[in-house]
Amino acid sequence: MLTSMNPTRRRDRAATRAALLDAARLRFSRHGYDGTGVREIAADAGVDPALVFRYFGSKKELYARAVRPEVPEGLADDTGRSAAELADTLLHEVVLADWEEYGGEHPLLAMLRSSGHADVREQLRAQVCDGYLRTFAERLPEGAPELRAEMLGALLLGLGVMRSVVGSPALTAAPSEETRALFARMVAPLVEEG
Amino acid sequence: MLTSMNPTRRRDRAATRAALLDAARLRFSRHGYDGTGVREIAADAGVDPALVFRYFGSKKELYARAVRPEVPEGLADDTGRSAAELADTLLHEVVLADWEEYGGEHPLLAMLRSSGHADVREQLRAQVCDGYLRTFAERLPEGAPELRAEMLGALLLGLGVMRSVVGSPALTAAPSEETRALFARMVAPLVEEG
DNA sequence: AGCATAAGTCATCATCTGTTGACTTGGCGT
DNA sequence: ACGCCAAGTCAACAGATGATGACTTATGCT
Repeated sequence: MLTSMNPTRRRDRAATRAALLDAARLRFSRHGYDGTGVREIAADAGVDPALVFRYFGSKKELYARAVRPEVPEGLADDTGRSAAELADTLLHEVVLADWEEYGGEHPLLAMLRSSGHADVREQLRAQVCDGYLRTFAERLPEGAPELRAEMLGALLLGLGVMRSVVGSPALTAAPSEETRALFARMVAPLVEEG
Repeated sequence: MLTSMNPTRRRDRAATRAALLDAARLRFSRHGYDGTGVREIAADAGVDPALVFRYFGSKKELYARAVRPEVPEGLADDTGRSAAELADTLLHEVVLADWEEYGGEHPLLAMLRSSGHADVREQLRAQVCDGYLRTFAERLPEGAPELRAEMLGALLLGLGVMRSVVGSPALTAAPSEETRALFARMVAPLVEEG
């Protein structure tokens, strides 16, 4: 029997680290890197601020560990699907999904708030281009596949921004069938020949 | 004869204010509100930091005066043009134009870096929805014009983000004819009936 | 020339920032 | 029961932050 897995868990390294990471992820996402203080994160996690440096060394390192946009693995190897199907998957992944750990928006969108820092911009570029768009570009017919892939990326990112940052009424209220249909018709020119 | 309109102009209220505004606009755009210090702005303007508060009262007020996204007046009254033509104009305005005063990107994109603040988000929403997209929505056929307009907004914002923040290679390098053509084909489903 | 006033300077404030190191406390193995 | 080591606490640091007010200096008018 475990000695004490009690309600007020005390002195649990892993749990404390996790609480810190969760709180950091949320605050960094909502308020950006510069708008977030170490003491605020620690307070949210119910933990002493000094532990941030005990466990992560610096605020910067904590940011790097907390907000890590992970490219879904379902993309790279799933060779059976067409470019159009893939775009629809990405629409759900990037725009429609909730991502509550990141304050309700996709990590890549949250990172825009910290894009004053070159590190963050570089990570953004790598994730978007090498992560998400590469596999899409490979399924495209000849004729500037990179440009087409990047325009899909633009549409996805833009929809996310409109929904979670700008808060435009129609897109925020109705992320339903009509949006999906219009999206599909806009993507169509990208996957066609020509 | 004006007493002294000399090379090293000194003690010129209007010029100092303007220098401060210019420097603030650039730094706020590049590094966001929280990433920018009053002393840095003043240093860029070659001016004492205390003058920021003399002339603007607070950092917040300076931000408000410096970065004010202005909806181009050419949009509202220009009734002769089709929705498609209007979209093309917006492409140039928002995505392709240089906006060197704002660090090379459209003010609305620069504001994303400060979107952790509710004031900024609200200004973004107002500018995008009430400013840019309204006149576009009015030129649309029936059938959810707001949603269609917002999807155009998404594409525009997304293209801007891809170019100036993410820095995706194809879009950054070649903002030329091919981009314009693909854009037009993506916008087509938005302006059509059905 | 001299004066009044606006424009610019300076030192300084209180607070907040990330970060550190020395201290205390709790839990586990013996 | 005891002692060890990891986990957590605390006070304090140096520097940056936004902001203030008293001071100085230039400029334009008479």
